[in-house]
Amino acid sequence: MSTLSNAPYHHGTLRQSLLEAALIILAREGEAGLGLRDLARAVGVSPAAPYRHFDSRAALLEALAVTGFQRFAARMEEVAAGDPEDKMAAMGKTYVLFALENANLFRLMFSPQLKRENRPGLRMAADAAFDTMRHFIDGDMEKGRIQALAAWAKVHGLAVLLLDGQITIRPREDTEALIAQIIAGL
Amino acid sequence: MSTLSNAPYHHGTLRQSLLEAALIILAREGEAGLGLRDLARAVGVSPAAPYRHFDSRAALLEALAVTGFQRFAARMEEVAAGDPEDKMAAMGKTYVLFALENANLFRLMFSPQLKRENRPGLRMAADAAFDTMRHFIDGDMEKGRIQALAAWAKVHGLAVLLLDGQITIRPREDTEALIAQIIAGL
DNA sequence: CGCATGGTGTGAACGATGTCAACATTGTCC
DNA sequence: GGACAATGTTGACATCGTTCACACCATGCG
Repeated sequence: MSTLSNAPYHHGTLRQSLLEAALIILAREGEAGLGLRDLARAVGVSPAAPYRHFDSRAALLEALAVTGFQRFAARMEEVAAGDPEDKMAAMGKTYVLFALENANLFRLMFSPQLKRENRPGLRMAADAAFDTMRHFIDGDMEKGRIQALAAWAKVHGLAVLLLDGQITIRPREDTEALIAQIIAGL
Repeated sequence: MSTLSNAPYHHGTLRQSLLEAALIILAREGEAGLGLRDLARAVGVSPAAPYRHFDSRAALLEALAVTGFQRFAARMEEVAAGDPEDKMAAMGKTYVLFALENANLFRLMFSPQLKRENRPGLRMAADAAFDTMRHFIDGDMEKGRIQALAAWAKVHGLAVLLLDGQITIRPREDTEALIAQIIAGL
């Protein structure tokens, strides 16, 4: 918008604007399509400007993944706080739907590239998100850690397989229905 | 090895050598660390030489992923042909162990970057690998497609979570034992 | 045998990218 | 008002994937 010549020298809210624009580009183009130069141009700023707010491209990606985990945790807590019939199934469904609705962001959250960098912020955000899940799971169902891990694995695997198109939905077969059926056994 | 000056102008088995070296680099450095120039140098050839055998870097990665799926399918068929106590559990365990032993290759097989390119060879290799699984599953256990998908999701999710270090093993708690316990319910 | 042909490797170059250093501009605080 | 730090710009560098013109060499055809 501020492509006009009357654009001020200082952007004012660059960091926030960068994150917002990056989330949009990420959702549309995927992580590989998110270049620092394109991002800078999208916000109307010079190619090197982002470096005042992010040490590197990886740091920018980390910030995105962190907000992803925060949004994820918020959704999960929302469900955990509510009172659905089968809370366990509701959480699983939310887990999978979040992955499908925020496909590229979800992939970024679990990106091996980022993991390899061992960024503490990402690890903390992920742990925080999963801790709320773990807390609820440990409290509600006392079948022990193994069952909890098994449920997590099932839900996460379903999310990933759907995301990658490995599991294809037959026409007229609702995605939510399939999820519900698979999640059924806790 | 052929860094000596007596290296012939033509390599002779470049394509095969490239794939072998690429698999080694991939296992050690991950997909991001697999550069065409490094790869060419590792094989003792000029940076542009690989392009005589692979249209692009993506094509090279596709070839790697395809061999990954082939190895995976071979391992699975081996188990399916054998006669273990609980064949279903044995296959699940093999699935997860393959992922852990070939971490970076496994990640490449399910890489969203490659999926985005819609390479037919990759899709065919993946379908072939999963078809053998599906065939066995459909035959052995008649609980229907939903149960089969649920089992697949659970095993795949466990593999991915272990791979990403989201599930951490307590000391002295054997990885295989944990896998066996989680797989237990089909 | 000689020689054209096509497959294979080389070398130099292009465009794009992440990143950095030097400089310009601005807001803030004594 | 003037120093100072924060923020944005400009230009450059190294590296990467990729391409193109050329060098080499095996093969088969006359």
